[in-house]
Amino acid sequence: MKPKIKLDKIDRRILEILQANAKITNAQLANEIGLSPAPTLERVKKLEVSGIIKSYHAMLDNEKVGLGVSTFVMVSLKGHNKVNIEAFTQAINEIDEVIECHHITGSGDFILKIIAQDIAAYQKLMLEKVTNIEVVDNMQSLVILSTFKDSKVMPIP
Amino acid sequence: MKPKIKLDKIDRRILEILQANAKITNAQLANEIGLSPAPTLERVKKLEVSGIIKSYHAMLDNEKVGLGVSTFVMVSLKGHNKVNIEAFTQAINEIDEVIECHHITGSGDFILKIIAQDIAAYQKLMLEKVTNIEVVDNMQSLVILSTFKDSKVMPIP
DNA sequence: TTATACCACAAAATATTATTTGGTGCGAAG
DNA sequence: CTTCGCACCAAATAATATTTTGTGGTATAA
Repeated sequence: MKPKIKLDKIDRRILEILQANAKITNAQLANEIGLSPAPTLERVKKLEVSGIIKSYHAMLDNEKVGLGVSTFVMVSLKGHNKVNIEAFTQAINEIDEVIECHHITGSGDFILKIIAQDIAAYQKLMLEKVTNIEVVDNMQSLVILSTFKDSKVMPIP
Repeated sequence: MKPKIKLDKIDRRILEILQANAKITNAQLANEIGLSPAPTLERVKKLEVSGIIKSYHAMLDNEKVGLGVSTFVMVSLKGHNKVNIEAFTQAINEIDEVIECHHITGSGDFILKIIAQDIAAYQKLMLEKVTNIEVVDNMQSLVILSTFKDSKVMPIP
């Protein structure tokens, strides 16, 4: 039962704009896409209700809020079984500093993205919370030195 | 010349809320933090002007817009020198499907996040655009099978 | 072809929300 | 002790979202 959502060119344009700038007013948005405010708003609401637009978020400057260290961590579990995976994801969910957790193909099982104040805080976090999750076999940290691209706009086909 | 921005408990609460839900009205936000609308708005504006809040973005449901495949790609360059890095990042910047590009420590030099419609489109993208960037030595793709956590809320210290 | 139901849209009225204004109290510096 | 400046509140105003109403175009079925 897929509702078969079809997006026309205008919808895609709306999505593009709102991904880049969610704070645009409806009037401005209407102007950019060449419609009047009423149908523009209708379209946006439709996109929200259908779940195509999931949510809206403020993005912060990590440095300025005192979060200077970001890392990716490759994690291998002791076994690939369902029980271990559930134990791991549950443990991960309780750690605020882990902002992403993806199950991936390849030699590692999971990749995490972790945010911390500095290297010291990162080390402490890893030692105290992450490393000693029971089902973890081994881990490899990749510290981000600099970020060249971090786009919030998906390439809508 | 660092303006030394200090955040009190209320500011941090505001940031937390706006990261989770940027569409909250100022009145609601004021209510949640226990202030009246006027000073609440003042604080938000201050956070925006100071650059602590960088931007606001709509987040889409990738599946529903027809983007079923997400991957991480580990990339090694032929040399670590500045020229190669610039050549690489510039090439990457032109590819919309590459939504993140980070320079990292460790054996690989870069980690990318790439979004595509499906495996076929992903393969095509890699073959035609990514693989033949001159300075790339080798790459390893990690396909995301499922995502267990993808938080937009940073743990503000 | 013609009738009919349905969208998508624009314009204007209304409701909601943001923003400004003026005034008060409190803490820090002189 | 006084004064300055800041953070705050309440209320007025301005901007914006949202609803309502009516129209034209288009696909569908007789």
